[in-house]
Amino acid sequence: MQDHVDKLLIQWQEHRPDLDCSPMGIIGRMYRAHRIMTDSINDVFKGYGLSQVEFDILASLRRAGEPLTPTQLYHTVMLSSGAMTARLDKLTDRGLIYRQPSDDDRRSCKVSLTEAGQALVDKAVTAHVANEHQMLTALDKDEQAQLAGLLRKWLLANESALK
Amino acid sequence: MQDHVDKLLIQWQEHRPDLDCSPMGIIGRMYRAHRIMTDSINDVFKGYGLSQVEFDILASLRRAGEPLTPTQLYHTVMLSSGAMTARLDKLTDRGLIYRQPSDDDRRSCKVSLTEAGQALVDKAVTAHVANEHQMLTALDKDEQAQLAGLLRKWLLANESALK
DNA sequence: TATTGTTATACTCTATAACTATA
DNA sequence: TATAGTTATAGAGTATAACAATA
Repeated sequence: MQDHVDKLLIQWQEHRPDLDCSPMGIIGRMYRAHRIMTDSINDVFKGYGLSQVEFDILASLRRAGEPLTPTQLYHTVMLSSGAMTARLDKLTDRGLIYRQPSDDDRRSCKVSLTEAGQALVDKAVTAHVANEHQMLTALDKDEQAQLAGLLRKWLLANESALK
Repeated sequence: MQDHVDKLLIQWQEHRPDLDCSPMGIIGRMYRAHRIMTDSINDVFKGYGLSQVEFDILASLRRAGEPLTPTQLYHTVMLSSGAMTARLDKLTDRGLIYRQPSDDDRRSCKVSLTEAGQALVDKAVTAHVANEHQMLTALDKDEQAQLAGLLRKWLLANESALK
């Protein structure tokens, strides 16, 4: 059996035999897998009326367990400050979050989940994790641990590129 | 040492201990790795004046070794037909591709690389593959083979979701 | 009737930079 | 002077659906 990347590698081998395309065996497959996972994950989020970014914002607040400033949020979610303001405005309009002035710095504010926001993200993350479990059934527990370990090793070496 | 996902898992464990978030150890890390790789890969493409999608179109033509129809192209690159027309128009304006009427079907056309287009994609893909090699140096050959194998197994089970 | 490729439309999302009010 | 957050602007990119020509 060939997956999509196998076919791609054969084509490159035929037309550019000088290239060692072996990294595509990993990186091409990561792209492919990411695309498939994204489609499935976004379907789940859509069921709760959320986009990926909106879920990330609500989930950041939920797992932090405390209010966060817009600056903290746009750093963790990797958006511009302007984009974060727009997202927060929309989530506020929907009654999922609210802003409070900061005690110590009057330029700043704290963003919190409303009750409705917490209830929504709690349901969404439960469904999300269930979907993630479902997505990994093709690999047994050992394989899953191996895969997590390899990705973790790669990230420890490369994650500084993001910061 | 903890990577970003380790910290995330600890936070979820603290605030939602009822959830088994172990799949995030894989899927969260795939997202994180994809993000880092995308930044690096796009930098390389940008050096040749190409976006990800534009590279994908030119590379599809190059490795096919023969002209392709717009329909074939938007299927492989996963765009809408309208988006593909817009992309092809831009690449034509830049002298990288050209359309020819199809011999057998007068509704259709064949898209080919110009000499300049082939020269550009040949340089871009060489640099791209070199960059990919560089990105994987954190893993030794055995680990790379393991990782490719696990992703391949996952894709063989899940790739049908895309088609 | 169905399909190919193009066009026209409208939408979503974003980064950038200017702006304010504080620090 | 620098920072926090907002606003205003403009741009990139897309999907959708209507369309014309052909199958």
